[in-house]
Amino acid sequence: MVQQKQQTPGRPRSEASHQAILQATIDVLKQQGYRATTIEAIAAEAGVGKKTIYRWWSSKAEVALEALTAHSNTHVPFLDTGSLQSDLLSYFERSFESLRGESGMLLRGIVAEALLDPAFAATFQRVFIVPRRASLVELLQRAQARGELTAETNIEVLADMIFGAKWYRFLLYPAPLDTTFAQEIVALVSCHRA
Amino acid sequence: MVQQKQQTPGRPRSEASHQAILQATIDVLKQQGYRATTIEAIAAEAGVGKKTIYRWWSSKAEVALEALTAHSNTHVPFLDTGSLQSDLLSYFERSFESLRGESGMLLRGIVAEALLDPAFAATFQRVFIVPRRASLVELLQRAQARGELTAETNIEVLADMIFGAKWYRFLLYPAPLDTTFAQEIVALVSCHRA
Amino acid sequence: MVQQKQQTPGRPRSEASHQAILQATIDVLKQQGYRATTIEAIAAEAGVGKKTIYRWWSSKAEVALEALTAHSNTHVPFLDTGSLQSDLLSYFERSFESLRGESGMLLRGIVAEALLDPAFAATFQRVFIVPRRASLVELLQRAQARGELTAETNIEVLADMIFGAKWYRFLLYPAPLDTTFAQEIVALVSCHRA
Amino acid sequence: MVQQKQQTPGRPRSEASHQAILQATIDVLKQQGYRATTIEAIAAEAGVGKKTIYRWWSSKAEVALEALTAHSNTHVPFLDTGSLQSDLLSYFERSFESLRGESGMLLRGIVAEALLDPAFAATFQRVFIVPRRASLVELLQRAQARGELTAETNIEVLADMIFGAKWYRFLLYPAPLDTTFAQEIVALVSCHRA
DNA sequence: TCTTAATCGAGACGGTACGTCTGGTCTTAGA
DNA sequence: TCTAAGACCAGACGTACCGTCTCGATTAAGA
Repeated sequence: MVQQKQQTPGRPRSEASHQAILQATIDVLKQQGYRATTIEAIAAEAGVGKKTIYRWWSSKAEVALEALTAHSNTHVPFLDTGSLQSDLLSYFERSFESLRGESGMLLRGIVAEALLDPAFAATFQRVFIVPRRASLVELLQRAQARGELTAETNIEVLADMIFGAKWYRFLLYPAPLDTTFAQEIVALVSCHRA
Repeated sequence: MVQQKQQTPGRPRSEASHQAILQATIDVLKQQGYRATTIEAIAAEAGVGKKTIYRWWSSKAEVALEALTAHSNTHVPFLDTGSLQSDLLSYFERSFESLRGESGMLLRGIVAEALLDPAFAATFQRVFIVPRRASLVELLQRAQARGELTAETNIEVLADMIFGAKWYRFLLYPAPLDTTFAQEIVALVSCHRA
Repeated sequence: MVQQKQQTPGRPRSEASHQAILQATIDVLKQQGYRATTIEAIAAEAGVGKKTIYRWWSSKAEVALEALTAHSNTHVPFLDTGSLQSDLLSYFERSFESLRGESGMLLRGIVAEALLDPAFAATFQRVFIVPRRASLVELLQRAQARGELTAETNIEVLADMIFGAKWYRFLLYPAPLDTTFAQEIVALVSCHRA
Repeated sequence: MVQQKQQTPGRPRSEASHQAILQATIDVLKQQGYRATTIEAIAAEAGVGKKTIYRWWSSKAEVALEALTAHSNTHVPFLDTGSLQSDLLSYFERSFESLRGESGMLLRGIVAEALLDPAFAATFQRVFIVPRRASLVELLQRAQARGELTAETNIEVLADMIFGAKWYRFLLYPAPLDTTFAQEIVALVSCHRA
């Protein structure tokens, strides 16, 4: 077994700095909010030169995105519990809880950046939006395979409506993301039962 | 009937400057995009002092919001065509067309600001989000009254899902907002038919 | 004898506003210092429109100059006491006292303006510098006529040196303007005695 | 002997920018005059960020003062020529010539600032006024030691009168600073001969 | 009494410069 | 070559005043 230690010349990247930057990003975001957070503040908080950040990320949004995804509780798993209703309720329960916390604030900032910067939008969609939507589509396909949804049900668009409802409330409409809402969505989806 | 001509002392606000600022905002946004647009550029384009902008608006976002809502074709009417399907299709047709144009770019910028600034978010929801959602709910209630939707259908949450699907694609998921999508949404909504 | 009441049509100048402006100028100068004093602040303090100030004066310096000269104790008289020594001592005593007070601060500001603005410098010299110098020259000529100064003494340049010493300390060199200084100048001037 | 190379971390100050700023200051002052000169114009002329100026100087006056003193021909030397008369004449000759040029305009602006800003006045007196006065006092003391001035002559106040005459004409009284004036002052000083 | 004309307080206007802030790059010495 | 530090150029930020303008209201003298 060959040692695969990708050996470039020069001093290797400092993993300590890498982690310090991510942690500092979280800390500063918590204290200042997304907009007020600056690369300078992150560098100062991490005890790191600004150049060290710019060497590895191209913008505040990129750092924030990595900080968000590195956060353990961020990726809400889509569990296979055996029924469409419990699959969705289980997912919403975890997702809503995460969005109500500081991950929510961070995510709102990241979405804002994606809306303002097409290049970052592409990254964000690739690493965040598309995989999660794929998982939801998969969940719905399992349900369809089990006969819980009619064969004619347009899974793709149903996924847009389910995620849409969540994001609409999260980003735009000032209404709570709670268990009641989750149950109401599931109830509406149930009309597509075979 | 008494003449209600609200008379404050001092030179009155210049309507010419007011309009010049809104038009300049549209022009600069078109040329530079939302993020690169600055108050300075708007002032220069409008031939107006920066103070005149700050006197009447508190941020770029506020100006952009007024410029957007002053744009005639912005407010997409919810027509009463007599059937749920055609009401929705008619609405989507006009809405999608507007979002595909420069209003879409402007609106993405405004949403980004709302995500970054809670104070502006409140304004945006009040003047933009809430009225439009109310119109959709009204449309659905008409349909329910006509017997096109079952009495048990949760209109509020259905509205969140319908608008959610639109906004999800507009803001987050890179898929087209076209007639096909409109028809697919309408088809899914139809499962709630009485 | 014709009534010379220069009668122009239209509303005549308000003497109340005139005085209010001069008094407000003094008040604001005292509180804020010369540099921080603005036409806007004077107008606000006087309860007067800015236009009313600009109608009658062309700059802050002009207003300040009138406020200074309107101040009663400003113009220090050159008394004829019968001897050169007591003439000079008497003058210095009054002059130094005035300069040590708020007139000094005001005068420093006015001199600064004169240094920065040639047009105002001309006005300042005409109404302030030249008349005072003429009075000193006259004082010295009386002394020469009385035989207290030799006939060859260059009165003009001696005046420059006497006033120069005063202004040098007042404007540039941080040393006190007091009785001792006055006596020392007089002592040096005495070497020109016949 | 220890190498005293004061080593701070980080990028060192750019001497090129430092010099460019001083030169640009001179250039802009020449073209625009003191009052119309702005930090923005200096920064633009020097091809430098405004922050770089504010990092090292606290105001336009500070930059102008350094630009003036960096100007080689500014500091007029007090030569020891062996006689009071020629010492003074030699000094005045050089001093007057300098004041008639653009150094004079610059100096007038700096004095104006000193009159308006007590903090800057202290700096200006320390680096400019006091050393020059000390040199003049020294010159007069040499003359006194040589017996050219009586022992009772108050050197300090005589210095105030000599410099006073020069500054009075330079700042306040519109009369030329020329060789005649220099000779006239020297003639008056001569009355203190032993 | 009505007209004319210049004044008044108020405050919005187009501008300019301020001093601060942030972004992203560069330049040191040292690891 | 990477690191921390921090100076660099660039330029937008929001503020403060400038001196001008535009209101309605006021105040005289002459019609």
